[in-house]
Amino acid sequence: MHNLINTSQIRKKDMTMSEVRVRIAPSPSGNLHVGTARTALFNYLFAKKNNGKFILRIEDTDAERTSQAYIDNIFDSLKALGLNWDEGPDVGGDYGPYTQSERFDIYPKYAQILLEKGFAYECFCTPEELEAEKELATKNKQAYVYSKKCENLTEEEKEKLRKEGRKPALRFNIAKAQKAFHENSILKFDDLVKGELHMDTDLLGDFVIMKSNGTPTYNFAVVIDDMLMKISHVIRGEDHISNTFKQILIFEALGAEVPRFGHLGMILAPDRSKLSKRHGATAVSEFVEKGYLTDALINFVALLGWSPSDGQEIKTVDEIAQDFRIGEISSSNSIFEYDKLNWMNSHYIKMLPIEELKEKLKPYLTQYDLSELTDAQYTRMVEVTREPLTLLSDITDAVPYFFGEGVEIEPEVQSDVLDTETSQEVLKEFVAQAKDWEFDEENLHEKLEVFRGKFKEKGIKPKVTMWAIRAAVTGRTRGADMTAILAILGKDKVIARVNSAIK
RNA sequence: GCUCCCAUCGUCUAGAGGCCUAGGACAACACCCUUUCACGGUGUAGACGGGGAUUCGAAUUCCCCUGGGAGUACCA
Repeated sequence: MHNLINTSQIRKKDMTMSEVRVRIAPSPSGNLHVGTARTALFNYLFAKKNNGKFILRIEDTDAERTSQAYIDNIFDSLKALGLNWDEGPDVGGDYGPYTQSERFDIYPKYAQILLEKGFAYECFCTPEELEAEKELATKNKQAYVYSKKCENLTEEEKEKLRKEGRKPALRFNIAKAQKAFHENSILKFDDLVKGELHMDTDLLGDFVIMKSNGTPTYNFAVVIDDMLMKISHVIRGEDHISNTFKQILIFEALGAEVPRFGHLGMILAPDRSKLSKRHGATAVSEFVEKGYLTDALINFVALLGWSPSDGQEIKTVDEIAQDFRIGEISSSNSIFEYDKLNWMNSHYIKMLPIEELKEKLKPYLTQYDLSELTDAQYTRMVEVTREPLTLLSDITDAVPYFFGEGVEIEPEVQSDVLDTETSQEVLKEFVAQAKDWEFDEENLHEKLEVFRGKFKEKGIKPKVTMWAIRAAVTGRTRGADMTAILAILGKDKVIARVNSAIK
């Protein structure tokens, strides 16, 4: 009996302890980057798959580079992508605040603990001294590691330095922590995506955890926050691998449970360099402005490293979550190629419910007077022009002929199509007949079929016949379905345009 | 320089010793459909970076080389 109760209690305890809590911790020194979006996505997927919590934390310890506009952009982008967080600066949670600058008072406490335990020491080195050390190392072609010259400063020495007005920074004592918890200088951990990773901690160098101005450095703040927020799994880019070793040591020095880590390969530009502004858009919001759908973007980015078990690549985030296993993520870098993103975007545009598409297209139609069209006409216009769109913004150049009385004729269209004798003949005949037609699509379709059939008997290809009409009405040789165009424009406009094309 | 990570078609990837004469998707090309463009359909071309080792057998394991990426801040 007692045993039973005990087991169930242990189970319960295990379950609460192993609750999955992951986080995305962007630093608001720029708009939300697609790379960050992908990291956020994988965290989100992992949380969803494991019934865990997805947490948003803003890492703004560097006040210089932080701005509210960036914070807003991060919030908006994440939301637009459908990556909603369970805890965060705006929604709160049990482990807040979720903005590091609002947590400044809690870091010194833990720094003090480390200091008292001997895992940290004050460092009075000036930037110049440090610079000199580095230069020397480079000159001797050696890896730079801090000299630890402040490690064993006596109280008198420190006092003297303090009187000189020098404010100490706090450094973490790597070797001491490593020795305290590990057999030798090699630190290992089992990475969720890469497997066992190891590092000789002698090469790490005692890093600063508290700056002389009293604020924490990234590596320290992250650990404290992850610890306090009970983060169970840290999934982030592989550019953090070396930080991970430092952070594990801090967790251990603090006597905290070390979370599991998983490092993702990076997203590279087609030239294999880091994805940056010179390659085009990098922020999610920029992609949106360019006319990409967030559903397409997130789906595309999910495929960078992850692949579906059923081969079906078009999937919603929730569908991906079902199929998601972090160990199956590719551990190599991947290149961000627009080809597939573009294909995916056009696919999503085709799939989008018409009402939604009509709304999403409006920002790209501001140069036209939409009041010229009834809602039914606008709907139809969108229906017949959506097919070839790669970007939402492509709509701008796809529809000018639906607006205004006359139409701008492209020069080549004038000379190659309208100026030909056949075209003129077709147009004259068209006006003669069309003035008696009903301009609804069904009827137009039949009439046009008969119309080009007549010309075909005279040896004029249907294609040529239709081109003449298309050219006169739209000024182009390519575009949406002719019957739809004619129906939307209506008899008066069509006849007027054709008449003005007749010489 | 030092350290770490990675390595299958142009790109994203499947592949966890024999199912692989390496599969799929995007892009490319060809053909078909068609009143244009497009969509769609069908098909073609296209890869295990190199060298050793283990094994009856390696894309899959190990080692070396090469290549690419990342880190090396009182930035995050």
